[in-house]
Amino acid sequence: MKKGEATRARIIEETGRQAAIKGFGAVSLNDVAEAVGLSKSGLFKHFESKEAMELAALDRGFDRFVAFVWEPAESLPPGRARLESVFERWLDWTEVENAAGGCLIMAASTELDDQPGPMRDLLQARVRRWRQTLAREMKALREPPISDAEAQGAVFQMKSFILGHNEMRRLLDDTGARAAARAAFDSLLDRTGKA
Amino acid sequence: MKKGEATRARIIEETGRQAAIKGFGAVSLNDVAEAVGLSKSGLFKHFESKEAMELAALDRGFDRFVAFVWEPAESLPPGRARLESVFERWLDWTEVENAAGGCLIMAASTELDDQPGPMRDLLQARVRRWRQTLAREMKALREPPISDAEAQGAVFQMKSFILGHNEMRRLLDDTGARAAARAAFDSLLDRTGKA
DNA sequence: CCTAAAACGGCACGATCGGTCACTTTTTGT
DNA sequence: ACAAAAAGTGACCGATCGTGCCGTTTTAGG
Repeated sequence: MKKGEATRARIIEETGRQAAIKGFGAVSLNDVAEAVGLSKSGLFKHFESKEAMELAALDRGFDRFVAFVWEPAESLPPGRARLESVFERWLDWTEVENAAGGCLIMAASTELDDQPGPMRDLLQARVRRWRQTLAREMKALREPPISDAEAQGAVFQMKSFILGHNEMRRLLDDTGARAAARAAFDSLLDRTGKA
Repeated sequence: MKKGEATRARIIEETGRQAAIKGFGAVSLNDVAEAVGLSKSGLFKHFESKEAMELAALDRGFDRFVAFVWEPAESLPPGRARLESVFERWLDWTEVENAAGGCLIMAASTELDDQPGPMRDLLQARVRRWRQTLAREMKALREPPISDAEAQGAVFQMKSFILGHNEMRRLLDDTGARAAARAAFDSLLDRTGKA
């Protein structure tokens, strides 16, 4: 069972790719099947339903996100440099790495925030976990560590700048988005880092 | 031709309502027609196509947004109080006024940022105009007025906090979103307001 | 009130949707 | 090499999609 896993991976990847562009609701089995060179019914040998396929694609999207944004920072010591690395890679993630359709997670977040179900649950769980990771890093900005409340506030702003950058870049086609986001984040780190 | 205009308005309103929840791509003529008590073909006496209907709904959404968020602030003198009013009403807009499906504009922004066409064009144009309005207000925060660059940076952060609040509230079900957004915005105004 | 126009319903169209079933081909473990 | 299991195909199903056509009802202007 080796060939199967490879095909399954290709399906998942392609599903995520299309969902980032058109949204999960607009991905059709036909389009995915055609893109990976399969028949529609062939997809059902790997997933029992379309939702299971989308679920796998979303989960895989998170894994790819963590690998791209977080792992390079892991070798750095906790502190400002580490957070700056994460932020910079995060900007790259929406702007460069996924130039085609942008960040799958952000697209899914606004698409599914009103539709209960396993997709929203998965999103919620993994986004929360990611925020916790960031909050932990924020606390390490000062010695003694800043309070939980302050750290969460900083994470809120950090994520906000990412969202702002995404809109400014992808919807408004404004190439100044990156500079604006970076300036705002640097200012945030300055304020948070000093007593 | 009075009855027609009323029906048309109801169609537009309902289309926007559903699009805020399910996304524009997932609104079907059947659902809209049923919700307003019409037949599917009856819709075509008011719009030549589904896209024309969605276009009208999006445009109307912007009008409603301006009326709700901006107009109450218009009576206030330019400056900090005015901006705080706008921000507070903006939070209400996503959290209270459109409790069902959230802000139509934000939903459409992430849904359509990768799909060229009249919908995206309309979005781009009106969002840009709104940002200009905000930038003008930001400049009035200090005397002499702050630079264009600084004002646009402040607008970027303001909009970012709105986006952050939206995710924290609607996806993560975190009722602390409002407090986090308000704190971040107040801090922004403090920094921007003083020389 | 009367008539023209506007508003609307019924019906059917081709296309596409997610999904099933029976069947054939390919891969895998021994 | 061989058999079992996995991978993949094609035809087809009922439902729904956006849309055009034609007849009927309702509304509005003189």
